Amino acid sequence: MRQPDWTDRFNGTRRLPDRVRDRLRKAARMVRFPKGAQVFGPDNVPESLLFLYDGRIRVSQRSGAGREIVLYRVEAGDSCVLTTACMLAEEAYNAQGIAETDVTAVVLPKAEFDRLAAEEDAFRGFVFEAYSRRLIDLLRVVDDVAFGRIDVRLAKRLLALAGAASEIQVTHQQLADELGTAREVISRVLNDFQKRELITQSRGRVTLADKAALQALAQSG
Amino acid sequence: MRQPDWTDRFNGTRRLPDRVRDRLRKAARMVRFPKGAQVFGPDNVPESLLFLYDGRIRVSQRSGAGREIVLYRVEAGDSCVLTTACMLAEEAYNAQGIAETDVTAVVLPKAEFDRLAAEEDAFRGFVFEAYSRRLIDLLRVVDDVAFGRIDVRLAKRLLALAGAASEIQVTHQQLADELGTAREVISRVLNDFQKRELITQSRGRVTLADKAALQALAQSG
DNA sequence: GCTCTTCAGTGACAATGTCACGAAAGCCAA
DNA sequence: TTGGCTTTCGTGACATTGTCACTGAAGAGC
Repeated sequence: MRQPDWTDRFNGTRRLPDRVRDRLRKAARMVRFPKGAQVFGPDNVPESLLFLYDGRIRVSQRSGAGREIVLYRVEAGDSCVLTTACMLAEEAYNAQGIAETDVTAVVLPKAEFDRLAAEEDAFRGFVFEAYSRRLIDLLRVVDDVAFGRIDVRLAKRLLALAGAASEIQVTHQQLADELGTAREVISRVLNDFQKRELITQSRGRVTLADKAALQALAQSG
Repeated sequence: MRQPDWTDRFNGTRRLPDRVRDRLRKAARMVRFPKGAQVFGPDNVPESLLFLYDGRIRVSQRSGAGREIVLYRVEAGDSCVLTTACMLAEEAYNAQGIAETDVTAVVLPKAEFDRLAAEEDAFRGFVFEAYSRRLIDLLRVVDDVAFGRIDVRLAKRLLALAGAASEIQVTHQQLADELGTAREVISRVLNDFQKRELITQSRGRVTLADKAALQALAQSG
């Protein structure tokens, strides 16, 4: 299959002059990851910049004891700046990116990235903005984990995961890994939600029965 | 008093050509904050980039319920990138920066910042590195808050605050605000530390009596 | 000395996390 | 179909951490 023009996909490249875009298309390389693959991680630090052309990447942090918490998700059209940050971290960081769908990404060699950041205001702004967005995302995570109630956080996350749908294919363990808590805690809260008729459950599936009430609960924190 | 050359102070500016440094000295403005002043905050978003010439800034996040957690500290020679991130945040963020000592900072107008980031590789690298360091700092905070035990976190923080000294002037409430927990929790843990002869306390002061043991405890998380 | 403010201690309880199980649901092969 | 097998979920007991409502103690200023 012929590759469409990826430089159309990103705010940082779309408005660049044609000659620059031509150069980029030559310098960059497209990579694919199947759903579930690890895009980056502690023993898999990419040496280049990653731009997500299609799909979604879930970035999470793992604890020593096997617990996990989702930091944010990278959507198509966004860049994955965390890997660049981690390149200069001496101490072992333990964040990883998992392809949540089949993923197509653009790998831009560091030299070309530097050149682009120097020459093109639009591109540089795009990268700064990407960094900023991640910082804000992490502020939100800190706020939630340090000060948020678990039922409120879970309600929020269920609504976010469902989007327009009202049913989610997810296990209690996966929800625990979203919020950085233990499966038992999720089970308890979900059972409480069920008693209050906010949701119904079956194995590996949660159905949001009363989104309005969940929304109200989510706001309350 | 005559101002020394601030462009000597930062990795991003030290190695720039003299003509650029001259220009910067003209464009930038020095500001001072007394100890305890709020350098930035929710209703005090600076429109410019801040470079910390001298002193130390404590950046913390506040919850609705009056709790607080320290995210990281900005030391002299570093830039304060969080404010730039927050400029483009629509939703109200609630991070603030407090001058922990008397502070002298350099304010670089956005136009000059952009120009410098475009023209000077060293400066651009410095800024990217600053962003990256903050991302890493926040990863560490998330890890601690989500997965760390409170006694381990407190031992770590006591050692960090003490530095080479063995006595800290700090109230239980201030320690609680460091870790994002409640004063009562700090009181309990400190009393436990005291029973185990790791510290001694008096009003507003903690003395580290057995740093080695505290270090061992801090490692164990 | 006395008063006032700030700081710390405490017990009861609530929320969350940990541990050790066992039961139930779906999968698959005999 | 039946009987394992793996994954997912339920549960009770307990540990840790957070909340609330107090009380008392330490230091500052008079």
